Formats: sequence, C-alpha cells, structure tokens
Amino acid sequence: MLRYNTEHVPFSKGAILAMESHDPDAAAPGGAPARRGQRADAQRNLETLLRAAKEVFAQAGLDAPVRDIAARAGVGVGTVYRHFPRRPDLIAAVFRQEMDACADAADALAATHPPFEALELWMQRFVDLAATKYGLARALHSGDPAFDGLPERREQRLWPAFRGLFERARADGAIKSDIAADDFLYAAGHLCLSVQDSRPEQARRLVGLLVQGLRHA
Amino acid sequence: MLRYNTEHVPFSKGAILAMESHDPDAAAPGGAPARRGQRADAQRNLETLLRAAKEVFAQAGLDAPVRDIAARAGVGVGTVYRHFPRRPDLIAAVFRQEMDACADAADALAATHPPFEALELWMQRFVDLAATKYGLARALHSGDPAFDGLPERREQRLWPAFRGLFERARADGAIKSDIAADDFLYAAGHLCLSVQDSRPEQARRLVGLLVQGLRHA
DNA sequence: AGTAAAAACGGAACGTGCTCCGTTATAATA
DNA sequence: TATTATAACGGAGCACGTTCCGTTTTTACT
Repeated sequence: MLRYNTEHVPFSKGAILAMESHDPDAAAPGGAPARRGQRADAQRNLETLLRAAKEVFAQAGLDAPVRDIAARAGVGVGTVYRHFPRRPDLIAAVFRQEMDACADAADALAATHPPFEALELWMQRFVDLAATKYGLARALHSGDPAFDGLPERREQRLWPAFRGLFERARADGAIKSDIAADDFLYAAGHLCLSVQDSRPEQARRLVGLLVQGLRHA
Repeated sequence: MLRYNTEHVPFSKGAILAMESHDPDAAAPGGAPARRGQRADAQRNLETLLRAAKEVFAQAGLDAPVRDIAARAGVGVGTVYRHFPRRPDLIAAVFRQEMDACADAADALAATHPPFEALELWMQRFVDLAATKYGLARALHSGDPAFDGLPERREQRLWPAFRGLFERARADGAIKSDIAADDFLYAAGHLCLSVQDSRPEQARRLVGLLVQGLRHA
C-alpha cells in the first residue's frame, strides 16, 4: 500500500501556538491570539478554520468531512491540511480550544456572579462542552497520538478552574456537602458521558440536580 | 456525514462456517470446507477469496487494498463485500483460518515425526503464523469488534494443539526443562512480536534457540 | 513605489472503503 | 430438458482522507 508521508508532525507551529490562551503574543481579552513570524493570512485562516471546525463539528458531529469544514471556512482543503496534517489533529485542536475557553470562563463568571451561582453556570457550560464533544471519549480511547495531550490538559486547565469556583462557593458557605471537589467533577463528567448519547438535554438537568445536591449536608 | 448501513453483521453465513475446520460438512482432509444450502459458485468464491487474501496479505501486508484481493481472486469487489461486509472481517477470517490450519498441523506432525522433532517443526510453523500476521497485534488492540473472537480462538485451538505436542515430547523424555507448556508458548509468542518487525528471519532463529533450551534441565 | 523571494493558498486528483444495481449463473420445478 | 425464480456476481461510482503542484499573496529589500 502506498504511504505518502513517512514522518508525522502533529501540528504546524502556528496551530500549536494559536491554541495557547496564555501565549505571550495573545491579543486583548476576547480577541484572537496572534503569532509573530507567521504570515498574516495564515494566521487569519487558522482562526477562521478553528471557528468553522467548531461549528461544523457541533452541527454535524465529529465525523464531519474535512471538505465541509474547509468550505465553511472559505478555504481550500490544502489549507486545512497545512495547519493540521491529519484529521484527528484538527479535532484535537478544536477540543483543546474549547477546554481552554471553558476553563477561562471560570474567572469571568467568578468576577460577575455570587460564588454558588458562578459554580452553577460553569457546570452548565461544562455539560455543553462534554455534550458537543460526545464521541471524543471514543476518539480518546482510540489511541491516536493526536489526542495524547488532551487528558493532561484537562487536568491542568479545566480542573483547576473548577476547583477555584468550588472552593470559593464552599468558603462562602453555600456548599453544605463535604464532598471533595474532584470527586464531584468526576461524577458530573461521567454522568454526561453515560447520558448524553441518547438524551442530550437530560445531561443538563441531571448535572443541575447534582449541583443542587451540594446545598445540603 | 452519510452512513449507508445501519446494522452491522460481521460475517455472512457462509463465511462463518467456511472457517470452521470441524464443520460437519467439512470435506476430506486437505480439501476445502463445503456448505449445504449455499450456491456452488458462492462457495467456490469464498474459498478462492480466502486463499487470495492470505497471499496478498502475506505479500503486501495487512494494509493491502480490498481491490487487490478481489483482483487476485478474480472476482469483483462486490463479491468480497458480500462475504465480508467490512474489511476487518476479511482480515479476521484469514487469521482465523491460519490459526486453525496451524492447530490442525499439530496432529499431522505428531503422526509423522518423533515427539521432539514434531514440536520443533510446529514451533517454526507458529513463528511463520505470527510473522505473516505481524500488525495483527495492532489490529487486535484497535477494539474493532471484528477481532473479538480471535483471542478466544487462540486459546481454544492453538494452545491445546501446542500442549499436546509439548506433553508428548516431555513424556518421551526429550524435554529436560521443567517449564510449563503455556509459559513457553507465551514467551515464544512475545519473542516473535518484539523481533519480527525489524528482522523477520531472526524470529525463527530465536525461537529455535528457545526450543533447544528445552533439552536441558 | 517596484521588485523578487518566500510563504501560503486552492482545488484537482489519487487511493481506498464501501454501496448500488443491472447482469449472470444456479437450482428448483414443470 | 425447458422455464423461471432468485442467489450471487461484477464493477462503475460515491464519499472521504490526503497529496501535489501551479497560482496568488505577503513581506523584505531596494
């Protein structure tokens, strides 16, 4: 069988750095990351691509053809593959970005809402993350090297963000239960995975229940 | 994304039964299995297909295109897919057949050679089996349901065949080592896996060494 | 501004898995 | 043996991932 490329480089330089929300070149809050030494159009296309991929995956699932994503972004497939040499690389990039966005949302919520309410809102966002990316669990388990970094990122970005909100709510006295923060998030995660295959809207409700449970000892 | 078939039937009726060497309709020793209630041409093609697949996989690796196998068998791809709905089903069928053939060879060798010599010869055949199907280890680990039955078959056909030869050689006094039969085969199997990727011919030599080791206490 | 080198682009084209359906071979029946 | 129902066949064709390469855009340097 013919194999075209012999070595596998998971991401282009630009692709890797565009996902780093804490990149030194990151633009103002809410803006998109920037990258020195990369042509402006390449940078633009990378962002467009990531956005398009997020939308297409959300609407058509993780099996959506690369062509559709390229079309939505208004670029050729060649451009997609220059930024993400393999399809799984693109999937991983989108998911990384969404994890980071979810993690970043914690600070914003903490700044604008009372502690427990911030936690409630964040948990809903967390459900949406898991819901959109149902099927990623399968992908993660597939052993594809493109997904290697994701579990680590979950622990390093998502969990700390959650712990911050959780402990703040506990310090505020809103949480009566003595459950450990990590146990709680772990449970919520698995709840999503087991439920949202058949009934996506059910996950929100159930996690909501779980959150309310925190109010009692 | 478009998905054509919704339900997945791993093998056609004929395909399943053709692999059963102990099938009640099996023809004379050395001949091919037969199957009532199936058209003669279908039966013929199934055998041809399995033979062709074995050859193509051996020569071009497990990644060989289905088209090539169909061409070698002198049939259309449609015929391949009628017998084996998904590519992995064909791979699994070939491997099952080869495992069975290897297991069956044990009796023949035992009948025509002195005990230890029979064991030596069978171990070489075992190496060839593992060698031809290098890459199957990966396939097995891929989680594809087509491969689900293979480990069980290995234990139920291959291992007993080996144990028979081994115990016969031990009873004959040719084996001085007190190693357990299963431990020995397990070691040989792993030796093959770790070596034959880079140097296929080396596996035969090393397993040969292992076998000679049995002669000493 | 003009120019040249380099980076990035776009999409035709390829290889592959799998399906669809018109054609052909087989086997039961008359 | 002729007829006919139907099992099985063959291969064109489609969707998709990925590559290749001629064209366009950007950037650095006069």
